[in-house]
Amino acid sequence: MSEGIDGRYHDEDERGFLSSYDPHVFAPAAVTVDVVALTIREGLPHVLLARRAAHPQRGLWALPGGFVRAQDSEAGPADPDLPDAALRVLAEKTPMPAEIHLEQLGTYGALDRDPRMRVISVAYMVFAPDLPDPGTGRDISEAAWVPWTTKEETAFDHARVLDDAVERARSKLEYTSLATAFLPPTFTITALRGVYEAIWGRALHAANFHRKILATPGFVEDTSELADRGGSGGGRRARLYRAGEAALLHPPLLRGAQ
Amino acid sequence: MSEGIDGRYHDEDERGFLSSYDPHVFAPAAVTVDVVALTIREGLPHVLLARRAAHPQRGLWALPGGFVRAQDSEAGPADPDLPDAALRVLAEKTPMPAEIHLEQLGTYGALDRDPRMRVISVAYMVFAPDLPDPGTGRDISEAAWVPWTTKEETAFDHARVLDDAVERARSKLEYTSLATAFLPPTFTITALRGVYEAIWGRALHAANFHRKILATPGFVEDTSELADRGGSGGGRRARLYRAGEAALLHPPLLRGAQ
DNA sequence: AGAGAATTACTCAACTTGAGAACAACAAGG
DNA sequence: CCTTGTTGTTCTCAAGTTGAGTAATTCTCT
Repeated sequence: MSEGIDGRYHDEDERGFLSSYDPHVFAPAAVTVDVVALTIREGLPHVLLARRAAHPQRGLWALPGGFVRAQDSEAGPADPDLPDAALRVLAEKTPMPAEIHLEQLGTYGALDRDPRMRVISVAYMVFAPDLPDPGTGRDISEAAWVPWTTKEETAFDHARVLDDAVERARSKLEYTSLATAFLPPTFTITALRGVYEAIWGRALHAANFHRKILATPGFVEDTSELADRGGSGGGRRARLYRAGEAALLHPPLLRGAQ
Repeated sequence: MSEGIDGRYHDEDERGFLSSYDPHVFAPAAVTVDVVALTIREGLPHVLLARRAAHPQRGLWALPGGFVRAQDSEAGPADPDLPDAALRVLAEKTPMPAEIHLEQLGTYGALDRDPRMRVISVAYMVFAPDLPDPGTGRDISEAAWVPWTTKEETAFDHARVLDDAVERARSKLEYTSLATAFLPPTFTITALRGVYEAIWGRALHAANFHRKILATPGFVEDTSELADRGGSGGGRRARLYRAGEAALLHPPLLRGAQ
């Protein structure tokens, strides 16, 4: 109605947002970030999980997570943005290299997903090369890379978040150059194929994969170097490549195909 | 800390923990939902925007949005889940058909995105067929379908949210059957092509598009009926189809191609 | 009725894909 | 050092898909 234009204030949902607004009274929901960090070990996808040290659901596996620091407090300075919060809670579980691929997965906010209170959880995904096991030092609660089939004993709705993450990863491998995020700076085509086979869960035709990767502009760049050794049981030394400029693959690699 | 590992579950401890938990201590941020509702009018993508009736940024276009109702209050019952909140704030701006396509776009939480306080905003997308203009009745502030090129006068970071929505829509048309969500229950292949041309912003080869759609299993189903009339300036009456079962397209329609 | 237009079918060369064979370069064991 | 097995890479070819254009069909409009 026309009153809206001239500025008279009628929107119930926005009443309260005046300068005297007290967030604690009108914002009875907590915001957390949870991180699904994926890597590939021995040909199988693994996810970083931590044992819950506190109630509720103490002792169950859970995604690394924590409250978003909305403002400076005793706990530490405010998180400038949500990705900062995700990297912070991840670093609390295990050291991470400086350059990692981080992207938002989705936000989960069902009323009953946490028994304590309304918790809105922003889930992030991290794609990492194979990393050492997390230490279990003083400030680090027990955490480990576990195969992502381990879903029976996860806390809250983290099994569903994991499922969503798996499907997202499977899908993004098709039309983005994401697979290189699972590998060290230089890698062989066979290692790249290993990423696809691990995430998609099936074998690919080595020769056709090789042809297709090299035919996709910007996916990989030749380093004109060779791997130090051939395969485990003998074999030719493979050529080393690094990730190319392209973020999107044209044409894509299709999961339904060989 | 190590008590967590054995997985024992201390019921009494947990009960005491829950009752002593004060949500307000951990909730110094507000959670909102914003909805990017897209439709196609006269061959151009349009988005539902509302004039901001209040400061800050009064008078600017903004996405329909509002606070997530974390618990029952004077304003109304709690939103059971985030999609419920999105549908609620959308319905406050314009009536919507019962079946609409709703999906989460992403969550925006930069410290400075709202001048008042920390606001975490979960953005949703809605893909709708061409709908009448929003009424401007008592409970409805001024809202309108505007071409999505209208970005110069949007509030907060809504221009960025809109950009993300556009890119998401462009991308999802390639490998999902999303385009049918912009159309009424039955439609012609030409109308479907119109969706692609509007969102991708370029003409497609009509004959090849026709061949490709019919060759993609599950995309459309033949109704064995014909459209009432031919094209505007004459032309054969087109066959009517309805959306098929498939959500994912194999093979996809590629944007780079004709 | 005739012109023009939208829909659908058809044609064909160029390209891509799936499957396998063949070739090249290495490790390990006699 | 020479053979054997293994891995990486290139090649071949039939089958399928795509891009571009042409043509047939059936409608509207004048």
